[in-house]
Amino acid sequence: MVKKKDQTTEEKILAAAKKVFVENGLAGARMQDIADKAGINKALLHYYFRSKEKLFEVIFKEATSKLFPRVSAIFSSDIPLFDIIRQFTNEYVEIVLENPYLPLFVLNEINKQPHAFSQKLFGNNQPPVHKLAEKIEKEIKKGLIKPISPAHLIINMLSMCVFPFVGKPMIQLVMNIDELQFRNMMEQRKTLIADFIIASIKK
Amino acid sequence: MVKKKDQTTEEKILAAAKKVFVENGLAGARMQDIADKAGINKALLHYYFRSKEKLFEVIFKEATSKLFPRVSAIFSSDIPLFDIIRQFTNEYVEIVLENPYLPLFVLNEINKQPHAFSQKLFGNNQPPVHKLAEKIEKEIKKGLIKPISPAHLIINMLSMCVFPFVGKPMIQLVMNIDELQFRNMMEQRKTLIADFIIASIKK
DNA sequence: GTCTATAACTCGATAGAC
DNA sequence: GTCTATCGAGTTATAGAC
Repeated sequence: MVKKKDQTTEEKILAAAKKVFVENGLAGARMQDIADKAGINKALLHYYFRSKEKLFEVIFKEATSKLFPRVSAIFSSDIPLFDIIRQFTNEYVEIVLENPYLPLFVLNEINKQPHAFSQKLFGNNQPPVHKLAEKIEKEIKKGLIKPISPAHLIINMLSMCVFPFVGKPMIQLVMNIDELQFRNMMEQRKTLIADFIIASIKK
Repeated sequence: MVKKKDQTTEEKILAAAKKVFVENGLAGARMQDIADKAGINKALLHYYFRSKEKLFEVIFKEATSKLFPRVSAIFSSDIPLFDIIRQFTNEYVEIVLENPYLPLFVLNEINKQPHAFSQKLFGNNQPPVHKLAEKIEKEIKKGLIKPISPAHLIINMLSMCVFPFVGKPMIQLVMNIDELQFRNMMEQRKTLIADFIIASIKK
C-alpha cells in the first residue's frame, strides 16, 4: 500500500479517479467524490485535468494498457499451443487479480462506443488473434488435438479467464463467499483453466 | 418487429426505457432520451412511472425474470448431469440471443449494489447452485467423471455461456465480424459448449 | 498550486392548462 | 392522458484571491 503523503497531487488524483470511475463508470462518477478521495477540492481537479472526460480518458488508457499488451504478446509468441494456453490463463488471472474490476469497466466502455475503440485499442495493426487461430488450425491438421473451431476455442479460453471477474459480485452472492475465498478460487484457476481446456482438446 | 402504433403508451415507454437503460445503465440514462424514443414528453413518463428509479426497477425486474428462473429450474432438475449441462448451455444461449445486452446490464447493476440484489434476485431461498454441486460430487465419487471442483466446473460452464455476450462488442471488434456472423457463432455454441465441457470431464 | 465562491448547465420532477 | 413551461437539486467548470 502506497502512502498518500509520498504521492504527488497528480498521483493522488489518478489513484482516486481510478477507484471512482471503475466503481461507478463515466456517467456515475462525480468529480466531488474524486476530489474528496484525493483529499483536495474540485477546482484543483480541473487545474490538473481540464475536464471530467479528459480525466476519464487517462484512467481508461491506463486500464487497457494493463490488460491488452501482455495478451497480445502471449497470443503471438512462438511457443507450443499448450504452453500458450498455460501461460495466458496463468498470467491473465494474475494480472486481473490485482485489479478485479478492470474487465467490467473496460468492457462497459467498449460497449458504449465500439467504434472509438477499434482505433484506441489496436490502432492500425490487426489484433493478434489470427496468429493463434492459425496455430490451432495447424495442430488440428497435424492430428495433435481434436478438431475444434479456433474462434470458439479462443472464446472459451477468454471466457473462463475473464468472466469470473466480470461476474464477481454475482458469484460471491450465489456461492456465499467472501473476498479471501474468492481470491483463493481465482488463484486455483490459474492452472485449473488450462488443465480443463487441454483435457478437452487433447487426443 | 412490433409496430409502435399498435402499442399503448405504457408499452411504448417500456420499450424505449429498456433500450435506453440497457445501453446506458441507470446513471447514464436520461429521461429525455426515453421520452424522445417513446415519442412522448418527460411529463408523461412521470405520469406513468413516478420516478426514474421506479421505471428502472420495472425494466430490471423484467430483465432478471427472463434470465434467472429457467436457470434455477434446470440447475435443480433431476435429470443426469450431462443432460443438465446440455440443456443449460443450449437454453441459456437461446434466451440471451434474443437479448444479447441483458447479461452486461444485469451484471453491472448487481455490481453497483450487490446487497440490494441478494434480496431481489433470490428472496430468502438459497440459490440453486448447491443441488448441482452435490450432483457433480456424486458423479465424481461414483467414478463417472474426472475429479474437478464443482464450483469451478459450474463457473466454467457459466463463463462460456455468458461471457461471449458480455464481451460481444470486443469480440466483434477483434474478430472483425458483423451481427449475423456473431449470431451464427452463438448458434453453434448452443451445442459446442456442452461438447467441450463433457470432453474435458468424461472418463 | 491550492483554495473559496459562484457561474453555467444538466436533468429529474412538478404545476397547471387543455 | 397529454402537453408546455418551469422549478430546483445536483454537477461540471471557471473566476479570482492567496
